[in-house]
Amino acid sequence: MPHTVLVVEDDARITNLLRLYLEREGFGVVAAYDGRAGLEAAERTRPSLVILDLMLPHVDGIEVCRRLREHSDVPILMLTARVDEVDRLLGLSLGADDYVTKPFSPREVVARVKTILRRAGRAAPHQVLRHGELEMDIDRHHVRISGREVHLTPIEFKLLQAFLEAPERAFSREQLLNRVYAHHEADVIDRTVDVHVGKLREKLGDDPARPRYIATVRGIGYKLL
Amino acid sequence: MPHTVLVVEDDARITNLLRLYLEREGFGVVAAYDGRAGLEAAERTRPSLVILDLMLPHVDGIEVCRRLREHSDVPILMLTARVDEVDRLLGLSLGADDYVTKPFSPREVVARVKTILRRAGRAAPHQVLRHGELEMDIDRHHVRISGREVHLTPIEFKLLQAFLEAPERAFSREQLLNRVYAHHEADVIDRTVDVHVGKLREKLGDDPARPRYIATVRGIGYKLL
DNA sequence: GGTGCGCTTCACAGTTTCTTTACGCGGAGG
DNA sequence: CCTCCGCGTAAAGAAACTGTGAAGCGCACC
Repeated sequence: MPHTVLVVEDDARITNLLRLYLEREGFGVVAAYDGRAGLEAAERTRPSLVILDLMLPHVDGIEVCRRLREHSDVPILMLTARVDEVDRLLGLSLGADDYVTKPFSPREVVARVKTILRRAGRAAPHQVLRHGELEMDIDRHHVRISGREVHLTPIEFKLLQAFLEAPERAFSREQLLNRVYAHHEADVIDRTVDVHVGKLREKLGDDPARPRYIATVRGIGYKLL
Repeated sequence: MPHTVLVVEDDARITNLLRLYLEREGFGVVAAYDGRAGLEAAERTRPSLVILDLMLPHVDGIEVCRRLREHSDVPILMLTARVDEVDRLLGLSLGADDYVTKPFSPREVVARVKTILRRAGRAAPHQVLRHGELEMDIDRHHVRISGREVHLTPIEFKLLQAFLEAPERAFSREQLLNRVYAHHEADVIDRTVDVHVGKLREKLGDDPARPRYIATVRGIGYKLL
């Protein structure tokens, strides 16, 4: 379960920019376009962190901050338009955890989000995928079968991850390639997948003729049983 | 245990003003009137926070900030005479936690001090991280292996800290860079991480081929075993 | 000005991993 | 029963990755 970040910001361009960068880093992103919606969203989605614009329609950021603090310790990262607004913020002892002044670089924001979450001691919890005897710990980059650790190459790891995230689902070779190579378009023959699946099966101790884990779907691709 | 604030400022009127307000709020206050004395006082009194004037005799604030950062993560609040110096500060990636421009209200400064301490206070002070034979005292910047102290450079220290805070977790080079350079993005080739990890391994007596501590996760990065 | 330390980049070599190719097998459909 | 197509996989060359020594640079300390 990855961290969810709530972005409360009325400028859709900024929201989209932040969404782009945050999602690339594995965060879930929820957006709200005014203070009222922001408070609702916070209540509903229980985000790990809130990025809050100071200037908002309906209910401004200061008010949102105060209300959030009434019921929650959720870390808050403030966005402010000008440096001298910071004074106002701090003077008010709002309890925001950090602030960034516009214009900001999205990478900086992402870095601060990470820092705050780490500081808050709520580092992203481990995601462990299980399926029968298979155990995959994404963070540790660690795979075990019946408790025995097996070493997978990066591609094998991603393949198995794809399968574990959707057991029973049949993936085409092309779908698997897209997963493995993220968004980069690599010109790779799709038979390459067969080779990697073969290696993976070998390491899992799987026999293609009588698969326990990865089954061939003839004419389509592969799936996890 | 009350917080101690070190005020490094050559104008005695300002120092006294800050002392008055800070002590009223229950802080202990130590004053130094130039950069050199400031560094000594920081070493001696281990303050919870440093308020640092940018313009100082002997050793200026920027230099003091840099030196403090070499051995400590103590929060730093900068005092600057003019707003446009702030840009310079930020551009220098000094690692100050906040800044206030003169003229300021002492109440504002106190508010910021509280905010910064609250922010930093989430990270447990005097925390000692242990892992096997490894011992790291964050505050003292001490690292020991089997009781033998080893000297680590700032970057090596932060790297090891990242590992110790999440043993077993595989970090990408980029993640490690983000940790080392906190908020500010430095454009550094990620292979640089390899070199630092190499040095760290050397100091830990670790053999990359048979690591006891830092293992390579091929295609990904590194992790602490 | 010299020296030492720390950071970064580069280059090279040793390994590991990836991709392609080629061949054999076997099921599906005629 | 035969053919065709898809699949499994061994082999080998290509590509990518990592460890490390060396060099350059900036900076603090003499």
